[in-house]
Order: sequence, then structure tokens, then C-alpha cells
Amino acid sequence: MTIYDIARQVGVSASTVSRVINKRPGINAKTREKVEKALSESNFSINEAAKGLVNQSSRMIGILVSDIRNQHHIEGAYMIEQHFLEKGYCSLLFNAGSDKEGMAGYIKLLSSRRVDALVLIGSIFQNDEVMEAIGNYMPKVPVVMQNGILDLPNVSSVVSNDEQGAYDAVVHLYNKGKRNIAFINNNDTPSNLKKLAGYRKACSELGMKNREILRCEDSFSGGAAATDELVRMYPDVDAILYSVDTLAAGGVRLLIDKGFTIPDDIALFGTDNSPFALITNPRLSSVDTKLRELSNACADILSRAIEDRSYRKNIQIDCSLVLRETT
Amino acid sequence: MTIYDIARQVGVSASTVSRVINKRPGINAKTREKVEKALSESNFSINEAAKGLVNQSSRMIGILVSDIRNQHHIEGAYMIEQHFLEKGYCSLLFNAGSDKEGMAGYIKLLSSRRVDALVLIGSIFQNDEVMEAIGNYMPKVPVVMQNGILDLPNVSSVVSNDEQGAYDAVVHLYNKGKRNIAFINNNDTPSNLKKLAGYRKACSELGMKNREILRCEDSFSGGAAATDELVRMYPDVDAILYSVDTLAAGGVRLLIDKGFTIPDDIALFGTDNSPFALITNPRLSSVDTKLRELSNACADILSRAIEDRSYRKNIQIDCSLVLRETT
DNA sequence: CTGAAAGCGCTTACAG
DNA sequence: CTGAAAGCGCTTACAG
Repeated sequence: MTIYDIARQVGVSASTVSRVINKRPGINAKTREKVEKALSESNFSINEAAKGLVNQSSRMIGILVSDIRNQHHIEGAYMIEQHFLEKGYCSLLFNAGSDKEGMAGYIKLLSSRRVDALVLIGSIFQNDEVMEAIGNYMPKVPVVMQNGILDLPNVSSVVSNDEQGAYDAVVHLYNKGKRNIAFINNNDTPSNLKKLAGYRKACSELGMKNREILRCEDSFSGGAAATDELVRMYPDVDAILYSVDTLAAGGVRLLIDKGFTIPDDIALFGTDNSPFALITNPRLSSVDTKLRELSNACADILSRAIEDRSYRKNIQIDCSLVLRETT
Repeated sequence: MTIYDIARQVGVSASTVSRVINKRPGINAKTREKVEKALSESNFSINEAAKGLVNQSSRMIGILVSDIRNQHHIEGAYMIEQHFLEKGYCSLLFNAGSDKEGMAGYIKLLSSRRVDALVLIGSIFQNDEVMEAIGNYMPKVPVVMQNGILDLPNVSSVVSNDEQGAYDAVVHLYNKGKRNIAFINNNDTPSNLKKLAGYRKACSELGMKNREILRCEDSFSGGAAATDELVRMYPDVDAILYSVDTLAAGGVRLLIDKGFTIPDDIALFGTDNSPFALITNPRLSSVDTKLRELSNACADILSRAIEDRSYRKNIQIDCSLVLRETT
């Protein structure tokens, strides 16, 4: 079923059908009506691929996350998808994994789908392979990176102030009387490195020693294992800041099992203020990295950049502390 | 950059370039080499929309879930997406919400994108509006429904045996000495109705009274509130089966706060065996609804149906019980 | 207000 | 082994 079929049925030309479908002005009311009737009676559904071909716009946007199953990433992707859906864009959402060559592959894939814009969610995309792939395959497509920076003329950035967030968390713990504050990190993404920097800065300013575990598996059990290791290594630890809530949730669980009292023996701070923070027992205090604001900003920038190819903007949003029962 | 540009550059025709790109046999090795060189040097990326137009295949599949932020749904979508990615298909993943007209709208949307297949994840799609939309807009497209049934010639089904799962859970609780077993349900999707039926069947066979809360908000706090209501209504309750883990996680939390001992005072059973079951304290026993198996089966059926339009299959997979600390 | 024609970027049957 | 031409389903500038 094409517009030619409809045209034949009604006795007009395909041009006219096209105009009716696209609500162009300057069409006889009677004609319009007849065409609309035929359209709806035959359940006509326009072929967006053909339309996109002539319009030079797929009306699709690409969204890359490193792990679609990560609650935090998916929330961001969801907000952006919703935003663009209202404007008639479909989202091609991919799980780009953590392999850099793989990420580049997805960018090539999205380029073959001729997406009108690209969103990269997560600082993990801040690397040379991705940069090169964008330069090669999408040099003119508006790109916005959530939580990372890529120095390319068509790439905008929206980042949270991770350093300040971690810094504030440590200061808060210090003010609560904690003096042996540790940091547990899952991996060394640019974003986590900023958290680490904030942690170290606060420790140094407040005259405390660093107690760090810099790598662990990004899961509940990974967080539990790292916490276990930490309290063995530093028996005097009285507070822990985690790079993500997932780890902290595992930590809460482990410490309770080991008979620690939270927050009196050990206080805990997660990061991201994710839904997990509400189901741990006790409930988790967390650094809010402002996911909603970041996503909204991404969507706004991209909307503008699609209109005006030269539009580009970099913004940073401060984190806030959400205090619950673990501090 | 089109295949014509490449053709001109190399001094061959577009047909030849197309043949090289598609690795068709019967091309002079020298020619092939020259074309391949030009292709890679200019970072050529084929226009899939144009290709799809002539091939009458978008090489995209549509995936509808009712809430993309639901961990359980997204896991299923993820598995299916991965499966098809390997075969060169992109997924159009949408959040169809719980409004039936809205769902129909998404089906129309996916039809305009000419997806080669459609996956519906969740029994919530089992309704007349969806059925009509498929009949009108995708009458020949292979569709597979995860956890629901739609009586249409192009729709296959993969469902878990929710009734048996709930039944088994109740029997298990009975064998543990529980005699006042309640059921808390979030909503009346077809799938949840099957769980309810299994619960009632077991109660009736074992001579126990029904204690039910049939609707509550699908969230931790919704589960907590419903649990609170339940223990007020029926102070003698000694076990609760929840229709989803999310509710149970909220329930665990509430009961602990209220001073109940789990599982001695009240035993709890969730459903879905989701990651949440591992972070509650105590860890949650749960009915495993076999998400992985369901998703694999969906992908298999769809792969076949894309090849052979007449292929259709309905299967059911039994649930199993995963016992942890709440029972 | 309406239609014929060209063109978007591909593929493939046909001819050589 | 290779190319010219037609066609996939649309839109739009042009002419009337």
C-alpha cells in the first residue's frame, strides 16, 4: 500500500496525497477530505524510510549506553527517548559495552542508519576510538555526551560535577565526626576519576589519610567483596564513600552481616541517588548526580543542534547530597 | 557520499560498487580490491534506509515494553536486542506505557518504520486494542508475545506457567508449616491473574482461606503500604506471596521496621527472581519466571518466522522456586 | 489547487 | 565480469 495506491483509488495524483498526508496548505477541502477518508479506510501507514530518503533525515536519533541493564543509564536513555518521541523521532538505543572498538562499531552502525543526532550516555565513551569514529563517520551530526567531554566541533557535553559531589560527601562525613574515611571505586572511567579527585582533595584539606580500593566488580557482590577487603585492610575505617550506589548496597549488606552498626561504626555514602538507595536497610545516603537535569539538558541541546548545526554547548551541573540512614 | 561517488572515483559503475559491498561473487579480484580500497579510505557507510527500500526489509525489529525502566522488562528486551544485533538487525525499543490506545499508537508507529518483526514484552499487551492494531497495521509481520496470548495468525506466544509457579510457592509455604498465606498483587494483568488463580487453587486444595490484596502501586513503597494494610486486616497472616519482587522488597522492609521476624513470624515469597531479591535483608525467596528462557525462545521463534512467514509457535515454560532467606 | 517529472541512494534482472 | 536502466516509496520545484 503506497501513496500511488491511494491516489488511484481517489482519482488524484500522488503529489496530492503526499500533500494531504503532510498537511500542506492550499488543497481543496473536498479533495483533502476524500483523500483522508481513503487513507484511514485503508489503514495507510507511510513508509518512513522512503520519506527519510528524500527528506535527508531519518528522524531517528542514536543513543549509546555502556550497559542497558544499568538502571542509571537506562533512566537517562528513557528520558531522552521520551523527549524526542514527542517530536516524532524514534530512538535507536544500543548497548555499546565497554570495549572501545565495539563502541566505534556502534557509531559506524548508527551512521549507516543516518541518525539525525547521537547521544552518548556515560563518561566511558570519552576515548580516542570513539572520537575517531565520530570524526570519520559522523563529522556533521550533532552529538551530545552525557557525563563526558570530547573535543570535536560537533560534540556538546553535559556533565555533573562529580568532584564537587565526592568532596561534599567527605566533608559531610567529617562534620559527622568521621576521621577515617575510605573510597571504593568500581573502575577508572573519567567520571570516577573525578570522584576520586574530589575525595582526595577533601582528605588532604581535612588532614586525613587516603584509604582506597580503586577497582572492583560493578555489582552488589563486587561492592560487598571490596568492603570486606577494605575493613580487613583498614580496621579503623569509620566511613566509606562509594563511586556508585550498587556497590554501596552490597556494602551495607556485608557490614550488617558482619555485625557492624550503621552509621555508628561505619557510615556509608553511595553515588547516583538511585532507586537502590531506598531498599537497602538502612536506607542509603547518596550523592545525587542530577540525572534528570543532565538528561533534560542533553535533550535541549540536541533539539537546538538539530535545527542549527553550528549550535554547541558545554554545561556542568553541581551534585547535591541526599541524606538518609547510613550517615 | 554515495556508491556513485565511489564508482566515479574508482572508474567503475555503481552496480559494481554495490556488488563489492554486498560481497557478491563473480567480480574481478583487481576491481574488488580497488573498490574496497576506495570504500575504506573514504569511510563509506551505506545508507540502510535506501537499501531497505529496495530490499523491502528495514532490518529493524520493534520491541515494545510497558515500562523500559522496569528491570525485568529491560532484561528481556536486552537479550532479544543482542540476539538480533548479531544478525544485523537494529531494534526500535519503545516504552508503550499502560494505556491501550497508546500501545496501538506505537504499533502504528512501528509499522511506518516497516519493522521486519515485532516483540511484545509483557502480558499487558494482551488486549483488543493491540490486537486490532496488529490486524490493521501489521497483519503479515511476524509477532511474538512474551507472556501473553493473542489469537492472530501471525502472532506467536511464549509464556511462563505463572499459575503453576504461584501454586508451587503456596505449597512450599504450607509445607513449612504456614497456614495463613496471603497474596499481594499489583494489578490485574493476564499474567497476574494466572498467579492469583494458582494461589487460590493451592489454598482451596490445602483447605486455607484466601487473604488477598488485589491492587497496589507497583513500587517498593506500594508493596510496603499493601503489606502494612494486609497485616492490619489479617493479624494472623504468617506468609505472603507477592506478584512481583519489587513489592516483596518493600514488604521485607516494612515488616522488619515493624519488628516482625522473617521468616519465622511471616515468610515472604517474591516473583520473577530479579536482582532485587539479592539486596533485601533477608534475601528474598522468589518464583523464577524464567526470563532468560522466555527471551531466548522469543528470539528463536522470531528468527524462524522472519525466514518463513507461516511459522508460528506457542510455548509455555514452567516456573521454578528459588529459596533464600525469607522462607 | 493539481499533476508530471526528477531525484533521494540503493539493488538487481537483463544484456553484453 | 561489468554497466545501463528500472524501480523501491516518497517529496517538491515547476508549470499550468
